[in-house]
Amino acid sequence: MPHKTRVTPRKQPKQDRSKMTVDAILTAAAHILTEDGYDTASTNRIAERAGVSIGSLYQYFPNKEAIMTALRERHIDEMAEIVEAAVNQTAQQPIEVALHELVKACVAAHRIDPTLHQVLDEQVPRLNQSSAEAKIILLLREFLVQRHDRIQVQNLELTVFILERTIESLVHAAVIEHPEFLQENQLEEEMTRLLLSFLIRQV
Amino acid sequence: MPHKTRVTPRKQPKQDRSKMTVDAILTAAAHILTEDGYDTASTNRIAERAGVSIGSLYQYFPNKEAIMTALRERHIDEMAEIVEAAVNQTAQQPIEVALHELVKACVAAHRIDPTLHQVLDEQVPRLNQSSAEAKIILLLREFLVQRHDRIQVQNLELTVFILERTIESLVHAAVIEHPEFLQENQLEEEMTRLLLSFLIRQV
DNA sequence: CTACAATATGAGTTATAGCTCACATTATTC
DNA sequence: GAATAATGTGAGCTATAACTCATATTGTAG
Repeated sequence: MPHKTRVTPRKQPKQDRSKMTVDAILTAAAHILTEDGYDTASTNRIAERAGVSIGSLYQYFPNKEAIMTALRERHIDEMAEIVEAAVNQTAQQPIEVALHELVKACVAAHRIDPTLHQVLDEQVPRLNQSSAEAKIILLLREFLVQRHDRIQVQNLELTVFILERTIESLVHAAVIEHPEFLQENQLEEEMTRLLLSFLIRQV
Repeated sequence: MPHKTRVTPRKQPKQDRSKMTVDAILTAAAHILTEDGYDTASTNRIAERAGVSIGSLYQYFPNKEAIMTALRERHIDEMAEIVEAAVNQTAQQPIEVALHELVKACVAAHRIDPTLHQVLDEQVPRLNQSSAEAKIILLLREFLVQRHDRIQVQNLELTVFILERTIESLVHAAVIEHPEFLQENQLEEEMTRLLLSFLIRQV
């Protein structure tokens, strides 16, 4: 459902010191969320932990929701970088190899900060769309398009949707709730098998 | 992360009128969440919408979180009933048919109240484990065990995990964000194909 | 019909949390 | 070095929201 609260910055940091202030605020927010959960993450506490004044915080973030949105984007951007690197590195490889590397990259991405990831998912309200997630969708579409000769795709958007949702949800749940499935690459192997048997052209 | 706030009822309703009070409170909460989102769902507003006093609300729910937990359980229980009916009705059918019916049942379950489902997922803090979700896991394990002669399973728990996460996340995302994929049973067909090719023994 | 149990009530308390804004400090430009 | 722009400050305001508790009402059992 569309949400109207402004989350774009009140003003953009121009000097190094203000860029560092913004970064300190987001890092402080991440630490508090990770250590004590969303309930304790008041804006006063975030500012104090960042070592800045509450007024500084509100210079760059119009409201608390804007802080959480910026933190979520930063976190997903970091994850997308790992996925993008994997997709680029395996661009010339056959899909069997590339898909396995893709899955492993997603596991690595989720392991950047699994506790923060869990709190962002389970406790922090999600009130607007993420542009960082859209980037991952584009990566996966490119991944499939590069291999259109090997795979059967009738509806590209539907296939991208299935690929992204399946990988994200399995990796997410495994890293956060069932790390035992990740021992000896069990889940990575099964996921690769699941998706290969779905994607590769049946003859 | 373990959470300590009590969410079990302060006391159990015994008479019909108190059971109706509890039901009215949960229904009022669902309506407010669906119409205006979690931010506006104050306990005073929920009580008013339910037509009861704030003191009545706190007789049965120790805190706001307990209301949200009870509502989530009620919602997932309703969904689990549809899935259970489908699993039972197709118990004697081959996996090709049963899996397709299972996927369709999950779509139907998500269509009970998709807006409430979305708000519960995206806005309402999730601070404790759901016993209703565990019920669905048991259903899916039974679904697989009944067909062990047709499918290849090395690690039953891992396969149940993959089945549940894959179905839940794809159906959830489709019903809430991409209903276009559900036209002409596109997604149901693709999901059935994805999971069949993964489950059925390769020879 | 009375006593007791179950249930209901809502004004008021408590406890912050989100955010503002008038003023101070620092960096940059000329 | 002064003027301007950028940045930083924190006491205090505002606005609820979560929850309590002393009292009232209703249902049930004997």
